[in-house]
Amino acid sequence: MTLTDLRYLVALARERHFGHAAERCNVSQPTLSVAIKKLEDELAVTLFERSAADVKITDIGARIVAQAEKVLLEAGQIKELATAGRDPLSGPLKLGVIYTIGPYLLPHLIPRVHEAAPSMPLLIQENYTARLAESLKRGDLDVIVVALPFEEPGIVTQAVYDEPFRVLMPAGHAWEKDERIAAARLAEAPLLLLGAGNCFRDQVLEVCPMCRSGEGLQRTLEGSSLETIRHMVATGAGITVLPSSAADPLPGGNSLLTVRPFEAPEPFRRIALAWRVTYPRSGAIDVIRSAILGSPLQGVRPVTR
Amino acid sequence: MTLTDLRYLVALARERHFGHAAERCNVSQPTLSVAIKKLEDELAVTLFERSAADVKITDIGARIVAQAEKVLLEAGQIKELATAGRDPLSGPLKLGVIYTIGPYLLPHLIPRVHEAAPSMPLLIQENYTARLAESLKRGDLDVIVVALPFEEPGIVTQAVYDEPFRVLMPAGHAWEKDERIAAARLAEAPLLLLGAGNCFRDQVLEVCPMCRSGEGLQRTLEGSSLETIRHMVATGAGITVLPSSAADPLPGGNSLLTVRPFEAPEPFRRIALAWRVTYPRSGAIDVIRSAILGSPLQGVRPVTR
DNA sequence: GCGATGTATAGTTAATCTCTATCGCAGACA
DNA sequence: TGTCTGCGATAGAGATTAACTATACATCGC
Repeated sequence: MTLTDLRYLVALARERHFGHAAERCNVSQPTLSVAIKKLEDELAVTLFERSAADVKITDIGARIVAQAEKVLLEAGQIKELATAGRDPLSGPLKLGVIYTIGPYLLPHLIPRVHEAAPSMPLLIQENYTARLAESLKRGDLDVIVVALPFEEPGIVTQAVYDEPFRVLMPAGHAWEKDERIAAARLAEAPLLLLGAGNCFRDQVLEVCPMCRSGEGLQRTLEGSSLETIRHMVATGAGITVLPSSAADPLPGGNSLLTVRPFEAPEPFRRIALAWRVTYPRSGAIDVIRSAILGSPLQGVRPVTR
Repeated sequence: MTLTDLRYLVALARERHFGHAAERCNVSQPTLSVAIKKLEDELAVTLFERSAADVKITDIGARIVAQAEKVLLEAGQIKELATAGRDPLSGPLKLGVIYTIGPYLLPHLIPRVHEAAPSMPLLIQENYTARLAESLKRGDLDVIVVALPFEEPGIVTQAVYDEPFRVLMPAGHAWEKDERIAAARLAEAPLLLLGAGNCFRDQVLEVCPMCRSGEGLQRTLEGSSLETIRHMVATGAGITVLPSSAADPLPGGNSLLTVRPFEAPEPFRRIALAWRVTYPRSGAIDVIRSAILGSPLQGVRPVTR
């Protein structure tokens, strides 16, 4: 029993004539004859009474034809589903973003994605890189926004933008007089850092290797966020390093804080999209990338690959 | 897209492993691989993300698999319907009976059929032979009970029983003294006859050709029935001829009427079943035949063919 | 009976399905 | 870093099935 057989069956039930039904199915009359006979043999019931005068459907035949129509209808739905699902911009996209990007990127990203792909709702999760990577590999996420380096088997990445780091200090801080700050000086100040697991913490420590070892002045704030740290800096608890997208939007709006760039070579992080090599909705990824690049993130430089 | 493809699809969605899914489907892994690929090409969507680690179903894939399961379920119903419909004794049987048999046969027939085939309800129609024949050929009836001769293209008949004719007269009638009545004498009496269209009318007239021609004493009662005529005979309106099944049950119960057989050669009618050559439920017909022969019809002789 | 109509069958060709064998890729492990 | 292993994809051969054309067969109407 194949779907083709069922189509023949339904056609014959409608036409009550092998020749006409065959024509409607674009096959020859013997083809249809044989198919119906095969079906009857397989089901071990007589579906039609054939006579010279006409073709009559049996009671059981009528019931089976009705069921066959249902099957064909449901089968047709598969094609409809496929057509609807063919558009990579239709259907929800599961997006993951690291904690140190989300709050600054998402407010810009979301309306842009919604405009570019109205029928692609975003299901967003913020988390640490490691957690995002896990979810991505498991299939719980489709695309993630992370900082490079990011190497995972089966995962491809595409750099989107570079983002310079800034020094954030309370207004009136001694360094305020300097246009730019040398990275090495971070070791001299009470540096507020995110907790372990945040890749940004590691990147900051990489900028200032002195800070890492021994008993520096830095304080690690577990369970904190860049925003919390920023508030703490404003109260004079210390200084910190922020990515430009988190640091730059505020001056003019916050008289308690001062932002300074680093001396060259300016430290920065490279933000990238990552997805499974096998992920088929590349169009959706393109939309995300464009939306990110279209977002007014302070100080970032697009990476043209 | 075939039902087999859908089975492969569903198996793979369950197993998430081409090899295992193939095994479950009793095919080789390449067979399943190719089938899935073919489906994906045909639907122009990616149903699964394959990687070395595992097989992930895409969102659209999951929706299509759900639909495929629905299709397979409905397709399975076809087999169930066929199995249920395979029994010729299941499902209603449309039975036609001529007017001059119905009232005497059906009260016996129905309980017997119900006993022999409890899940075969009878849909019964009483009518003239011509009308029954028409319905039978159209498919509105499955089997009819008629008197022979009955020749119709595409229709086969099977004689069931012979039924002798009786003369019915009012009690105290002059012929009451005779043990048997000669057919020719019918022309001498006021003979009450059914209206045109009743085959029994013609059969009676055949018994007594004298009655047919000219201005006899017979009276045709259009729109009447054997029962009506019997009542009329009881009131002395005339005599009549009845089939034995209609005439014999009453003596002892009706002191107003007298029944006499004919002289040899005793006239009779041959009752038969008729159905379309193509009608597939021969088992149902056998049940009807047996039920008729098992019915206590007065004076009838089974026809063993 | 004979022709017309309509379905079934025969025989052939073509498509398709399925198989075995093998490739190629990616992750795991030493 | 090289090798091993598991797994899906691919290639080519063989078998099955589906379709066609031609024709046989059955039935009914004339």
